[in-house]
Amino acid sequence: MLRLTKKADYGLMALKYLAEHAGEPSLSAKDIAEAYHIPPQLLAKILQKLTREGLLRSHAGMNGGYSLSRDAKEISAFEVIRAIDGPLFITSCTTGTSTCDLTASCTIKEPLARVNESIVELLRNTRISDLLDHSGREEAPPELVTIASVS
Amino acid sequence: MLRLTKKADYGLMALKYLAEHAGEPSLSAKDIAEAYHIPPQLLAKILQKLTREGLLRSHAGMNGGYSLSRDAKEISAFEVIRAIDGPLFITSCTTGTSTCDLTASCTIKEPLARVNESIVELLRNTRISDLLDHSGREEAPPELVTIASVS
DNA sequence: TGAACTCAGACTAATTTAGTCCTATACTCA
DNA sequence: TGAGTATAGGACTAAATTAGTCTGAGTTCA
Repeated sequence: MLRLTKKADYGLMALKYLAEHAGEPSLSAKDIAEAYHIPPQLLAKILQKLTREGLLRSHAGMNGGYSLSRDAKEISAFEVIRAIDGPLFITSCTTGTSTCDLTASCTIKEPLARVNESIVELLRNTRISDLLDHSGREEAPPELVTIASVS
Repeated sequence: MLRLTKKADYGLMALKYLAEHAGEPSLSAKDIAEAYHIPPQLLAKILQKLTREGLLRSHAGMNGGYSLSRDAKEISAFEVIRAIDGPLFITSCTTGTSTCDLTASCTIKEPLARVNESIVELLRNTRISDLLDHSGREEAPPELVTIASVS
C-alpha cells in the first residue's frame, strides 16, 4: 500500500526529537522511546542502524546516548528511510538484486521507475528540519513541493 | 519500503495489456495471466475488484472477458492502486480508521501528509496510457513531473 | 565495581500479502 | 437446452515481511 514501515516512522520521530533537543548533551534510546511510547529495544536497534549509516553519533556508557551527526537541515527523510528500510523501489519488480522474474513481460516497470524517481526526489527535499513544529513562524510552511504535470 | 503490492503491479500490467488490445473484442483473465505469467486465479480476483470499482467492464460466458470501461488516457495509476490496495497512506499512523495510537506524540505525521499528497498527485497524473510503449513517438516522453523545492 | 548506556545477533510473534480451492452464477453457441 | 467457457466471490492456506523480544556482550563514568 505504499506505506512506510513503523521502523522508518520511529526513526524519523527519533531524529525529529533529537533535532528539537539539539542543545542538550545526548539522549538515550530509552529517553526517546519513553517520549513517544515506542518499544525501547526496537528503537535502540533503529538508532544503532542510523548510527552505522552515519546519521547519528553515539556515545556508550553512562549518560551516553545519541545526537545528530549533522544539522537537521542537512538530513533528508530519504536518507533515514533508506538507512532503515533499505533502497526504495515502488515496484516489486525492481528489487535491485534480481531483475523481474516476469522477464520481458513486465513492461510497466520502466514508466513507474520515473514515478519512483520523483518520490525519491520528494523525500530528498524533505529534511528533518521540515518536520519540526513551525507553528508561530511565518516562513514558507505549507507547500513543500509543487508538481507540474507535463504528459 | 514504500512498495506497491504485487497485486497492484498485476493490475497495472493487466490494464496496460487491455489498453494495448483495445480494438479486440475482450480478453479473459486467463489470456492476460498467460501473457504475463501471473497466477490466473489471482489475476481473476484483481480484475473482479477493478470491475467492481468501475475501471473495467466484464462480460461473462463464452468469449467473455474484460475491457477498459474508459479510455486509457482517462484511467490513472492512482485509481488502480487504490481500487486494489485501498487508500494510500505513506505513514502507518494515518490508517484512516484509527488515529495514531501514539496519540499526541506523533508529530511527524502532519508534514509527511504533505509528501503523501504529492505522491498521490504524482500517481493521479500517471495514466494507463503513459505506461504504453511510446518508443517511436516524439511527444513529451521523459519527464512526468518536475519538482520544485520550496523549503 | 556497578549502574547506565550502546552494540549486535538470534529468535519469536504478529501482521500483511500472495496464492489456492471450491462453489455458484452468467452467457454463448451449437 | 445443455455443454463449455467465462466471471463472481468467499474461505482458506502458505509465504513473506515487519514488529518486537531476549540474551549477552563491550563502554563509560562516577
